[in-house]
This record gives sequence, C-alpha cells and structure tokens, in this order.
Amino acid sequence: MPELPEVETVANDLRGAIVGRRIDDVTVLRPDIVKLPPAEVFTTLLRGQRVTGVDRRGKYLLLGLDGGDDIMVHLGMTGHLLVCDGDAPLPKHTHLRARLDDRRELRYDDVRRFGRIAYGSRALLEESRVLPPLGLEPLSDEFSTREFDRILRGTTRTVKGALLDQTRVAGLGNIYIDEACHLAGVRPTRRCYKLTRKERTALHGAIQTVLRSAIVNRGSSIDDYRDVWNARGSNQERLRVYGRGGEACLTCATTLKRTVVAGRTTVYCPRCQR
DNA sequence: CCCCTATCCTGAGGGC
DNA sequence: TGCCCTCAGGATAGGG
Repeated sequence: MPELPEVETVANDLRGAIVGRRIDDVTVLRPDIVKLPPAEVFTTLLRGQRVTGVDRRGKYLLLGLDGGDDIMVHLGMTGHLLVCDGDAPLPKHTHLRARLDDRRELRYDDVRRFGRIAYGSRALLEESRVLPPLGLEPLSDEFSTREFDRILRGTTRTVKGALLDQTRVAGLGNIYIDEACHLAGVRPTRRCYKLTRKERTALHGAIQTVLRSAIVNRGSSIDDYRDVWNARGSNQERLRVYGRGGEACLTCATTLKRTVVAGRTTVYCPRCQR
C-alpha cells in the first residue's frame, strides 16, 4: 500500500525517467480509472504534450505537462506507475498506456482498481475534489513541532485516527503510523489531547525518522508495491511492528498486540508503548 | 466532531 | 483439486 515514501520513490524515479519526454499516444484500457475529464477527452488532451516535472503531494503524484496542466495519479492500494519498453508484454491489469517519444511507455497497472487518474489545472483538480484538501507535508519545514502540537492538542481523536486523516498531515498510512508510534513509544489508541509535550515531540520526530528511512530504502514492498522499474523496495525488512502482531517486540520481546483502531488493523507493543 | 461501517476490488490463504 | 469464506486497506459516503 503506497504511502508517502513509496510515492516519493516513484516521483523521484519518474522525474529522471520521463521529464523532457513527449507523450505521443495514450490508450485507456479501463475508462473508469480516469476520473477527469472523460477518458476519450483525456486521451486527446495529453497527446503531444511534454512532461516538464514530477511532484508529490501527500500520496498523490502530479506530472506537470508543458501546457501548464497536470496529470494526477493516486496509486490507491495496488497501483503501479511503470516505465518500460513500448513492446514489453502487457500484464493483466494494465489500465493505461502512454507511449513516449523514446519508444518507451509509461503504464498504469492496478489489480484492485482503488487508484485513480485525472488531468487538469491544479485549480480544476482541487475544485473538483479529485485532488482533495491535504494537510502538512511531514518532511517539509511547515511540519514544525509547533504546528504538530496545535493539531494534536485540538482533537479528541485517537493518535491513529488523527494521523490517518490526510487533511491534517498528508501522506501517512497504516504502515508508517504504526511504525512512528512504536518508535515514539506512544500507543496508537491514545487520545491526542492527552499526550504530554514530550510524547508529542517524540511522535513528531518519529514520523520524520520512519519516513526518511523508508525513502532511503525505496519504500516497503509488503506484497504489491513496486517502483517505476517494477523493482521492490527493501524497507519491509526494517518494519518493527507493522504486520508483526503476535510476534516478539524487537525492543523488549513482549508479544506485539494486534487490534483495530479507527477502522484499521493496528499493531503495537503493550510494554514499549504506553 | 468523531467513530464505525459499508463500499469499491482482487488475490491470497485457510478450512474442509 | 477446488470451492467457499475471510481478510487486506485508501478514500469516501452515510448513519449514529
């Protein structure tokens, strides 16, 4: 499940791979993946444009084109943006192909089809809510301890619930929230407004640490995530709690507890995390 | 305001 | 071998 580090890895690789390339042709095999505009319009609008840049906002990818608009891609649960040879075999769940001027293709592949693609100006994407309002970028300067404190002190929600909310802090998902909570020694079931200053600061630092480290390791390939070259990341080998319910805590050997918080499977160490 | 649940969707894994 | 059930979850909508 792609979260900030996985999307960041894709954005960085994509920047090197396709910036400067012209899109010569677009084929939409699954029209419902394209949310805006209608798939046949999307196809004609993209044709002939050059890619000028690649950005990430939360878990969203934005591919800038020389006409001034963006292609927005959200990978959902199992989406992949792949760059491959134009005549490479077509996997079963390829929903979109964009032929580039160097005989390669940019492809979108998504088994469960939770992902989505849209095209338009930033203003239109935001106005139409295909690109929803997003909170602080956790790896930017705007994610200060002060701002994070303000968010946490102002809500009665659980830590897990608050961090899943993309309108507060953008880009965190199930994996990295559990990892950050463990690193910070904070139980994800805790109410935000009850955290001490020390715990808030620890959580702030832990979020940045787990995200940065995951980016260095090119993301966590739990089952489905792949980079633009269809290669796995290695961060899954470093996860300390996610997916390890019932196993021993790597810090204190206590059996890790698995529960559901804010509707999501959540794993924590009952001893390390109070 | 916040939580829970259902929805979308497919494949993996368990039980029989 | 195969069938059925459950589970996984990002975002979103609707109910309590």
